[in-house]
Amino acid sequence: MGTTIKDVARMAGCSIKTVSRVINNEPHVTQELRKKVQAAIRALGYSPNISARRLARNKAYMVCILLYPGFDPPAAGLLPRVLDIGYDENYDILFQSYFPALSRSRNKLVELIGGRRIDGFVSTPPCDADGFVADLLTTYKVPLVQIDPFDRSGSTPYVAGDDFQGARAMTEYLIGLGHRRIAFLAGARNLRSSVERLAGYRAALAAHAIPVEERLIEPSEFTFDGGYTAARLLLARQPAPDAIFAGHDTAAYGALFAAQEGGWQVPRQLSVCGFNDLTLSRYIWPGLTTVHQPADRMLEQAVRLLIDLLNGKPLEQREHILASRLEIRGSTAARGGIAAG
Amino acid sequence: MGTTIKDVARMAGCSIKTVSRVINNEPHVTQELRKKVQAAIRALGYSPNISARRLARNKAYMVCILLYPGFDPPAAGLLPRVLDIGYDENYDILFQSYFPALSRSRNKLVELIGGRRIDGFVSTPPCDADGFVADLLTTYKVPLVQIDPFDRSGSTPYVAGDDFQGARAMTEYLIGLGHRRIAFLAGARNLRSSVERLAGYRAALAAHAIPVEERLIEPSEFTFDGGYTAARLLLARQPAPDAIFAGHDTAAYGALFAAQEGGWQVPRQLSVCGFNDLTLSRYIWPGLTTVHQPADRMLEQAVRLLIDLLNGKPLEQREHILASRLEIRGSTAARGGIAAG
DNA sequence: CAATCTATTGACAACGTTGTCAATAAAATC
DNA sequence: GATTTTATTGACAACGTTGTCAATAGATTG
Repeated sequence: MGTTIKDVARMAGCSIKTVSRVINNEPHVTQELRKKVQAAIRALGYSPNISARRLARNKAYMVCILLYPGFDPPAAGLLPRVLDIGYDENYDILFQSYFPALSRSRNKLVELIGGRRIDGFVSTPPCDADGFVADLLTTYKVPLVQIDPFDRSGSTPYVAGDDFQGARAMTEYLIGLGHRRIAFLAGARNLRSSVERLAGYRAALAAHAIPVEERLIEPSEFTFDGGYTAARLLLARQPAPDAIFAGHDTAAYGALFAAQEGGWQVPRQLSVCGFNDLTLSRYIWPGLTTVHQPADRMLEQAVRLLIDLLNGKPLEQREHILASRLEIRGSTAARGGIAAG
Repeated sequence: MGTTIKDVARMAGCSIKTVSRVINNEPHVTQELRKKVQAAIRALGYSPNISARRLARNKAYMVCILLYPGFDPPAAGLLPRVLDIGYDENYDILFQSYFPALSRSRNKLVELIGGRRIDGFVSTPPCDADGFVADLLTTYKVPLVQIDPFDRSGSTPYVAGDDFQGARAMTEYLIGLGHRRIAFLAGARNLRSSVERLAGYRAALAAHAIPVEERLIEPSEFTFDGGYTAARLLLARQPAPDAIFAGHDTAAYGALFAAQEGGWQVPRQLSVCGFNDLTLSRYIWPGLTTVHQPADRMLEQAVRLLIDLLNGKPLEQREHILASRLEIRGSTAARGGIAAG
């Protein structure tokens, strides 16, 4: 440890520049000398000092992923894959909490950019609901890739899921099961995905000429408690809904809990479904029917896109929409069992 | 952007060294000059280049947390708190997948150390089941804090939960409910916590003079599938157990699923409980009775310990054992309802 | 065989900080 | 008032890489 390029040069009997060439696979070194240098590197257990390289190259080789402070724990299951990409591409990946409109968050961001500590950013929703990050990074000319941005105008590349189609497909699936009184748990209005999902729900009902009953659309946060509270409210009213479609799995967990606690048989008396297909959704009983959203692949692709950009590869397309698909499990069933209720 | 200490010095009309003194809150600068420099810093939006500082100080200000590749997604809920510590102490926190005995993992580790890229490490189980990391870091004199290490000898500081007492208390709670045929889902033998929990289970039975029935101890992995398979096996045998104590919540989810799928009424006919209190355990229905293990605080404390060490603070004690407590929810109940089965 | 071109190699500056130490100015002591 | 001490300031080297460019050796051409 503490061995530098000088030690290697001394041992191999050449200049430091030649060693540098070998390290970076540059041409203009004879096979013979190259071998000798490589042997010296191995013998000394040398690896280049990253800080020095970063300074000399004026590049941090570091990418930052902005996360909303209370971000969904299960969503972190995607970490390992992202880390692997970083490993392969020789970038370090830094996670950072970011809460919009918090001066602490903003200062940190400015510090990271100004200190040339980060080459590029990935923002996850709803971190940049107000567009501050996108604006700041644009003026500083620091690359950014957004995940599911609220505002899709502008020129920032982004990755998103197909929320509208997913919600529409799920609603049609429920209609196909015979359900007519389908409640919808909508999320925050500053979440693009939330807005899109609600639109998909409405579109499906409209396509089947089922009038939208506004009382069945319950504004709730995409959290367990939000789903729980909203479901209790909905189930207490007469007539009760046939099905509850939560805009997010976490809210669906809350709804499921409330239903089972209230003695409802799921899915015999009530169908429940969600959106996102979090890891957990397969584990609870009955398994949650949901729209599978490839969250891991979204983050993965965002990081890959960013790194390609940093490596000088030109951007081929600005929008990257990943398809979603229905994941049918045990929490939904055909209407009819309901006669018993 | 691109502004350096030189620009600030020029604007403030002083040397770069003086600016450096102001940045680092060093003495020997008059109030007057200090103000002038600070004004220049603000005016230029300057923040010091981190790579240069790291090189000059020969310190990376970077800490690495080694994670087992398939680590439990919910466990990542602790991320935000850890990130905040890093922020406050001005260290970057880097996550790295580490799979023992994989040359790729080992090489990366050597690279991180040799390149002086990381000042210190935190290892989470079962990354270092074979002790390779601890040995390597010891020879390189790179600080390490372990979480729940398998081998507690040696001199490496570590943080762990009180697995033995936790499992013992849970078992005694079940005994208190009247259960006698208590099955235990044991985990991998290279996990310290797994071994300790089994020992706690045995100790509780022994204390109440209940003979340990080896057929009730089912070796299973601490995963959903492991718990599912083991529970199906146990429930198919005659006589069936009164209760299933899974050594980990994830396995408990599997057991719960298997039981409910098989038509068992939980907790009327069968009590199920787990260990760890993952975020999910509150969300499933019935809520999972479990041993609360402060996983977030464990990681938090490990990181804090490491940073203190790196800041030159002497280590006060090598062992940090955090207490656990029972978290009673709906998945366990007194025996007696069982008469119906 | 001289002249040109090409491939290899290394000396040295640069990157933007911090650390060392000497120079100066101001204050305190005799 | 001369001398010592103390506080302030800056010139310059160092950290370990990479980039520029000139020097050399070898191959190719006329």
